[in-house]
Amino acid sequence: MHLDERKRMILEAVIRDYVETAEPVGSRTIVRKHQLGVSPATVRNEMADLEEMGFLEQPHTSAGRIPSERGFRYYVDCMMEKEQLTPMEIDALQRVISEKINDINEVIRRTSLTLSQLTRYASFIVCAPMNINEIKSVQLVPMRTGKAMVVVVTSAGVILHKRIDIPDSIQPVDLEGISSLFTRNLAGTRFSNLNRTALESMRAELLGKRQLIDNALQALEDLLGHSEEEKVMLSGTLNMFNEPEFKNLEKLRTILGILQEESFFRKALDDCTGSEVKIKIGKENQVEEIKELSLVFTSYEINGEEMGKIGLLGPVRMEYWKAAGSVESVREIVVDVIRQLIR
Amino acid sequence: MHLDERKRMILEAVIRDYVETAEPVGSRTIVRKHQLGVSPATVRNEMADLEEMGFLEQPHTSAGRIPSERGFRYYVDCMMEKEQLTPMEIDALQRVISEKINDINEVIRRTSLTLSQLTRYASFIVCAPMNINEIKSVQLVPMRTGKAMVVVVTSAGVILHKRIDIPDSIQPVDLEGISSLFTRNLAGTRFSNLNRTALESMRAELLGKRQLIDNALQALEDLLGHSEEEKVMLSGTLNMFNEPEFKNLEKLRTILGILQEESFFRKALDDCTGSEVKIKIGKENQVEEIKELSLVFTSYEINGEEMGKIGLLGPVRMEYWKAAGSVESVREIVVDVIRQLIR
DNA sequence: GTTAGCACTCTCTTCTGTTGAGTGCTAATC
DNA sequence: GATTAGCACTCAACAGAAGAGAGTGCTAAC
Repeated sequence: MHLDERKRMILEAVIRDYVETAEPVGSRTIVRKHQLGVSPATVRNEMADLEEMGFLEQPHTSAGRIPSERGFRYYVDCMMEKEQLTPMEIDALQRVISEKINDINEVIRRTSLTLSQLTRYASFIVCAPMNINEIKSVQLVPMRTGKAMVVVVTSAGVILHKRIDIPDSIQPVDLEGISSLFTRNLAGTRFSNLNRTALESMRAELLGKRQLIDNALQALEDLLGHSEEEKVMLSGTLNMFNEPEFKNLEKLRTILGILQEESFFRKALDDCTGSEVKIKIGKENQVEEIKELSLVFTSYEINGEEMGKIGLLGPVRMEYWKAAGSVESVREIVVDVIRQLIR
Repeated sequence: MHLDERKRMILEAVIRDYVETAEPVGSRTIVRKHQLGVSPATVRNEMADLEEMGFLEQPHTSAGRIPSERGFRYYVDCMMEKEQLTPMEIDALQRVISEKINDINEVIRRTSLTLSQLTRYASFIVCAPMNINEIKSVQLVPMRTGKAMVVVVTSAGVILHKRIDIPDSIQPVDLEGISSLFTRNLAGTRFSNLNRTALESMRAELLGKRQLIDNALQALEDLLGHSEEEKVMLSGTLNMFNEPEFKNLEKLRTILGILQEESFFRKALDDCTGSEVKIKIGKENQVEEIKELSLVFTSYEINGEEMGKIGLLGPVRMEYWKAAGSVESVREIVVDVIRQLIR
């Protein structure tokens, strides 16, 4: 559907004003704030047209208009220009995120935090670093009698650990040899390439220590399973309190509740990959509880491997131009920092 | 101040009813619900006395009475009996918390979670495990060129790590020797006994690798500093949404905000140690933002070493009897599980 | 010391009228 | 034919008034 220039200007005016004030926008206001060179009556006629087309709606007869979700969709698809961060902002972010970094989890945490502070929306990063994560070392550390800790250090700096039982026959000294065997065999392997067979192949070398090896291999396998999980970092949920659409406690509670659920982001972001910024507006979302929210997100990859998603969650009445630009800019920064970290 | 038996019964009746309903309690209601064998008029007279003593207050002339903070204080100090968890509940909790445990952080997380589910208040655990935490091993793991990871495994299963630079002159193979040197020298040392001098004493043995050692020692020192920080686990903040006293968005926001601040629990729990359960009611709290909340908490120690605090945060209108009992019971469980873990 | 009775107080809810922003329609104008 | 002034109309929001209801304090009787 094509809109003529004046209708586009009016749609944009309604959207900008409504996003800013959260109040229905009247014809007078539009004429006053944006110099259109026509009278309120003309604007009213145009608005009636836009309403008929489904881009605007009226809360009640004597109120102004607000953009419908379809109106936002049209704006986002056909009119919006993303507002990227300024080079100065990008520079500052880059510095904050990469300073004294120890591991990828810190990158994730700081990024999510700064993104939410920057935009004043709730921000999230989903990250499954194991796709690119190589094993750097495997250590069996003796703990109290009968117990050891399997410690796996990975290239992204993430450290996985799991306690195992060790049989009485094994001396703490033996663990050192076994550790270097593990490290020698597994160093350089990606988690995504690690599988049961690779682990089994080590068994032959350690015939006399069957029980220990079984336990250690089991631990590694568990860690492997665990490592495929996506890690989610969520920040700035308190920003929701600012939005007038969430002044209803019940709604807010439901939303904050669903955000804490493990599976939420998997469900909400489902199939969307690719490098563009995706926007899901209101009822376009599959997850029931966020049908009054919008998602602005993109996926990010390192060396061609899909790593996860990064995005923002806000009301339908959202500054999509700013949100989309910020998400895109921050994606570039994160990818850069992570590449530096693991290169 | 001493209260006669009937005044005590009436005070208790008002507290129980008010905690349950969140509404001012009238004389009729009390007579109806608790068989006192006297008429509403008598109860009114007694309530007027209790109000004069400062234990009850009236929101307005024609409303019932609600307990004042002083009334709660008197009840808590002189009348309350803690409701401990049942042996069955304790058993179930113990199982949930200790199942397949890898490290003390998991204990903390699960405990906080179950405590909040159990009581329907927000729960927290502050934990500074390093007081009891011995070093089990120190490893320098080669990462990408020029970088290594210092990995410290501790007896509580917590793993600390920090990235350091390594000079070109050092080969990855060298790191193994240095690792075992570190482990040999430091294994069995408590973090609280670890200090600069202990670290310096290793320097002599590694004359040729000065830069590396400097970096590694620096990292250890940083980890040492970091490890003294208290870790806070907070759960069940969503429970606050249920309480009618927090139906005001602004208040709720302020509270959730302050709870996220790093320093909050240090300030709020300040000087209170000792094994009893402490209760801070409303304005007894020093921290401005929680002067409408109550804290029920206790400190816990392992092998005579103060470890941290465990407690609940709720409205002044709180089931102190249940809260205090739960906190006490859960403290026993946590101490037990942690002892098992590090013994 | 206890209680019935009663006037009184104060919040909460409901109802009603008023205000004001904004609309849609019509007829005049460019 | 598009634009606009003018005007009647609509509806949410607000304020004030009236009524209901819960609960009190006081007084006098038991």
